[in-house]
Amino acid sequence: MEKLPLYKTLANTLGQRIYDGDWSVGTNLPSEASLCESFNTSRHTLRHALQTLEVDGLVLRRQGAATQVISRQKQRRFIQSFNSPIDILSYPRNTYRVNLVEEFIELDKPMSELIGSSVGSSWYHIGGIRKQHDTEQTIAWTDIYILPQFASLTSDPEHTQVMVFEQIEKKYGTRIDRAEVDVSAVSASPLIAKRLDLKPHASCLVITRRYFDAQDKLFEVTFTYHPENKYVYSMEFKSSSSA
Amino acid sequence: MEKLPLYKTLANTLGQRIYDGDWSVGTNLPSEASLCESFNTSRHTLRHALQTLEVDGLVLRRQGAATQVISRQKQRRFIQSFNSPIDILSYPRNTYRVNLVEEFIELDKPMSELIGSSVGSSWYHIGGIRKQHDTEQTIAWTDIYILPQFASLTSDPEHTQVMVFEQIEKKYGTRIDRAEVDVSAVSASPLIAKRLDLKPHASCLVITRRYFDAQDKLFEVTFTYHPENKYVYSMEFKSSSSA
DNA sequence: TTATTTAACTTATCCGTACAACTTTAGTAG
DNA sequence: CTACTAAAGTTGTACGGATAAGTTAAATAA
Repeated sequence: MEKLPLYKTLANTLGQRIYDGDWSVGTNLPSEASLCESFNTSRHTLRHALQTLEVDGLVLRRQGAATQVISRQKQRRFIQSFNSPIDILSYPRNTYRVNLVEEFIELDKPMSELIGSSVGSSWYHIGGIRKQHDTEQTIAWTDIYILPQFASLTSDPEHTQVMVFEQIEKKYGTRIDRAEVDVSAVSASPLIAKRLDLKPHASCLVITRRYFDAQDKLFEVTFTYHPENKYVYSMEFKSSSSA
Repeated sequence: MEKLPLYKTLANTLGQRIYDGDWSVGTNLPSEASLCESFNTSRHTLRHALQTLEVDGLVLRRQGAATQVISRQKQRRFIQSFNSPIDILSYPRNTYRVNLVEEFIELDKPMSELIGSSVGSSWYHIGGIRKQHDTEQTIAWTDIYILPQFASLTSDPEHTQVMVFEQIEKKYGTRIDRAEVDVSAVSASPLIAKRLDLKPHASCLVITRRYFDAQDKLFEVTFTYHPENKYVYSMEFKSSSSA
């Protein structure tokens, strides 16, 4: 058993007493001054302990207001984190896109529900296939919908090599703040089957990605259709408490 | 423009200078003492600033060793977090499992590749359907493989109401530390089609989950087959820097 | 040269004090 | 009773100093 620093011992003690119900969720902890007196410690050390409780999600601290107990125990969290939105897409790096459709559209009822925007709103649609560099195998059909003001980026010769949201961020400054990802399975429609050179009604993995900016405004939606057995969407989750 | 606290201003200044290359990645920052002198500030304030840089992932601090620059700029991270592994599964809460198969098995070659364990190893297999409480609709077929020593938990009457890994954690103390999740689409095999009452070769969403304990030992694998249009796997990712 | 020990250096912990900023409560005026 | 004001209480920031614990590099011994 190793010797713990005072502030950690203090944090453990306080955490245990919260768990034991000495201070129940929703109530306030005693003031820092009185806690210092109770534990006969300096305010600095006590605050270090409180900070620990705060990052563990046990208490909420606000200047001027009493420290509030917001959880009885440290939550076990499983996090999946990415260094960049590229990893959200998790495309193999050795792939490229070939655009086959480019058009401005106005959303009708079914498309508005699919995209998640209002009927009549304008979008720029880019449709194309994604191929592997080495084998030339087609791994996906992709429909990309972006706001019309971003349409000009397709004139960039590098356009098909780089992710669209990367180009938007680079050229227009709009950054992804939030992304919704839906995954489901469907039978290929005749159109998709033809584009991917599949038998009718073959199974497809469909990944829908909706990207929102800092103002929570939807600015890009992509639909990706992967033929069965050609693509697996993999994720890893780690317990954040494994320290 | 609001006035920032000194320690934040200091953190910004240091962060900017790291970005500018005054101290390149891999090199060490000057000692706290000399930085205090440079910026004419107290050590306490400087350490608060360094702590900020640390949580931003710019520097690495170790007691006794110099503070090392490990990144030129604050990384943008996208985080998907869960409060419990239940959310990883993201099953609707109003569903329950009906076990139809229970058996001990030894892995042959194809099964060992599917599960991700060695040929000949023993597992306990639970197969069943998942139904909705209200509509009685079948939403999935699930194959669960657990280590044989956990097999006795099926005797628990609550068994079908609670997630298997929750029961393992409760009864045996083995906790999930890491989980791998794979998502793909397949055509239903005749067996799966029969079990889910589907037409042959209907599309299915297959979710494979592999659970590892703190020793990184695989202890549970589940395969879930969802009929098309009956289930969507949804995720949300947030930029962690949106503060 | 190689391994060990020592010394110098650096960060971590812990104490104390004072003031600023914010929240909440009690009091007051209308 | 309501709206505003003032006071009390609480947390945040910033200063200073001292000792402990860990790392690194130099000095020493084999």
